[in-house]
Amino acid sequence: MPAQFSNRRKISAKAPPKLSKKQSSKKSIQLQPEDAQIFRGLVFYFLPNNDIAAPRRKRIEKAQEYGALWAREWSADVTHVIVDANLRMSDVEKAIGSDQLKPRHVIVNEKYPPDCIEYQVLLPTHLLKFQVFPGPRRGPEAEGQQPREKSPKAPSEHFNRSKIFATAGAAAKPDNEQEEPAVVTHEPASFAAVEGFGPSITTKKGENEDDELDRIVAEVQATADLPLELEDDSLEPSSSTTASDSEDGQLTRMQEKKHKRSISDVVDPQLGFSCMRKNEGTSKSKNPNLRTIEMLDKMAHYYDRIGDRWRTISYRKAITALKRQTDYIATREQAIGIPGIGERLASKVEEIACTNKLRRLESTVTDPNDPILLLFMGIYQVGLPTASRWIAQGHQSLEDLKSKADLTPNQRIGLDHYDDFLSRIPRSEVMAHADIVRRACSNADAQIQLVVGGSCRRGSADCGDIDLIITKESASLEQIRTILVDTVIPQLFQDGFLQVGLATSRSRSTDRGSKWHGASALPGSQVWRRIDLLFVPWDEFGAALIYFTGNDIFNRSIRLLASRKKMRLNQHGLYGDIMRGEKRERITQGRLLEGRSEERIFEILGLQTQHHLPGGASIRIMAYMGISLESVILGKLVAGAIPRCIALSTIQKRDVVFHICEIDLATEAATAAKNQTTSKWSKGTDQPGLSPHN
DNA sequence: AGGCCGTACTG
DNA sequence: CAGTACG
DNA sequence: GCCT
Repeated sequence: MPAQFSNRRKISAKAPPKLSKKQSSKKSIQLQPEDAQIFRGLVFYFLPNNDIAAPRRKRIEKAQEYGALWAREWSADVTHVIVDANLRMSDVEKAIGSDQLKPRHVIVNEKYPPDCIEYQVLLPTHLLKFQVFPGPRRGPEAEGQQPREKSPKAPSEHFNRSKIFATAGAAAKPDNEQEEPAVVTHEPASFAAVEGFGPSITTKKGENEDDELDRIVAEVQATADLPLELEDDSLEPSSSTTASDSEDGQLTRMQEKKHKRSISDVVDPQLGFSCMRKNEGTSKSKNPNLRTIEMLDKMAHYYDRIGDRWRTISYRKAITALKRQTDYIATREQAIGIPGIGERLASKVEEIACTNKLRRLESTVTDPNDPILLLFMGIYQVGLPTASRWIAQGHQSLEDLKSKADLTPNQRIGLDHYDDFLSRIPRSEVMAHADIVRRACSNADAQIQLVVGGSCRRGSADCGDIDLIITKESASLEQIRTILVDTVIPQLFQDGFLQVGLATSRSRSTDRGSKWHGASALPGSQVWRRIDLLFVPWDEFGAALIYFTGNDIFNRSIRLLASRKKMRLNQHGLYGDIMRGEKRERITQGRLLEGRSEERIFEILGLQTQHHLPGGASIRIMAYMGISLESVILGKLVAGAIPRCIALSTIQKRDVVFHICEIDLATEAATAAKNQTTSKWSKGTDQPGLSPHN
């Protein structure tokens, strides 16, 4: 301490005495309490290094209040160079001299001190938001110098939306990259072939987007075992091979990606650039925003358990959006460009990125009943009202509930298997359950088809439950249900596979039952898994696939989109000619437009087109979301992203369907509401299916 | 200011 | 009907 | 919470 102090004095002494005096007398800096002096021991050199301009003077004073020392002249003691926003690295070098600038000097922009003060902590200096940009002028030109994934986002404010996907390609293939696998060819011409990609692709094409899309498309081609998947989607029966298969593939590709990325991550000290993403994990590459996502997820759970439905949804939307980002989102500006993230969430994202904490979250844990509420709501068939009621009745633990509370039969089962039902199911086990059911189905009727849905179909490595779609060509619901309920399910019980039925449409309308929820366990396992069967008439297969593939956020979005287009989408089909009243309440049932073809439904909604790639391959693009980017990359799926629109693709690789969705469905919905008759959409389609009133 | 998916099962 | 659930 |  004393040493540092003398250090300061020394610097002061170096400064012209007058100024020194001036500083102490005239300014009379009001030092903050010691423990608030986050800058203590630091020596700031501002650029320009004067306090003539009022804003800068303000910043300097503020920094001093928090313990920083202002070096009036350049000195060896300077620790931080605080650069005005309008200056570039070239200006810094000019002003200070390249020979004087040492790697130990921290060069940050003017936002650094106030941000540190706000969060009351010394923030990491390498964050993007604090960077001083290279090059004489703002703009994309600066790009030539930098690995491409850094530069485009740095200078511009509105880079984000369109880049979401592109970054996947960019990360995989930086410009200065030579060790790209030979298979991936950069083929500029390819883009033309997918022109129809998204509706508005031509509208607002940023300067970089062409090549980014090129890159992506090139990768698709290159990685393409594409042709084989194009045949028929979804009814892919054999899932047996896959689990480990796909994971291996994923691993491999991720390693490649990581390796490449490390090249572009190299810090260029001279330019004060360091890549923000220290995706070090070496083991598995995770979403760079994982930490942020975790925190927001906790917030979502918090709002869920206090019954704030809409906030919960907003947080979950934001999480879904963040999961698709390949870049670390560290700043408000970055975050706010993402659909579904507004000002308030953007601030939280930034706070998490900077401080690794969320103050709002910490302030939520105060209610003593909160952990209990959380505990109770973890029980299958227990929501907020029931959990609250139990707490009000004085129950404090699961044991209390078991012995004293009034439980429905299903709730008791949920209680007895509390841990089972909350634990994640490895993908391989999901497949194992599916295989057992599939086999039983085949024994009953060889023509039955079974598709694994849910997060598994979206490519997740583990799932919360097992979702199985069961159908049969040309069959009605009654036929399928009969086979299952009368034959397959009893057999599976007898086999000891099924453990219990939870929601089986038994008591009510014996008629229209379409789902069977229950629990199953693999032979030799004590762990019960939640398993959901969906009985689907052949004519509704496509709609059911969309529904059961999800995720829920996506389903709500696409259904909202449909409603804006005077249509209605549910698990049975897509209907047109819907009339709605006051609050969008439905007045007419509408007429069925499509139910059997998943693809056709997307098409009618304007969310899907077919694209022909150079070389004769083609890919189908569908709108889905909730797919992890890793899945996408390993699945060789790709999409181009366009502002306010999406394009997305699904391709069935092995038995996994990979989907991507970059469309901002909400925005599309709004647009749709305006020009319902315009078919700006179906650029790549001949049958827009748009006009709801044919 | 006001909407924010559409449905199935249980009691 | 409310509650819970499904994606 | 976000969006119109």
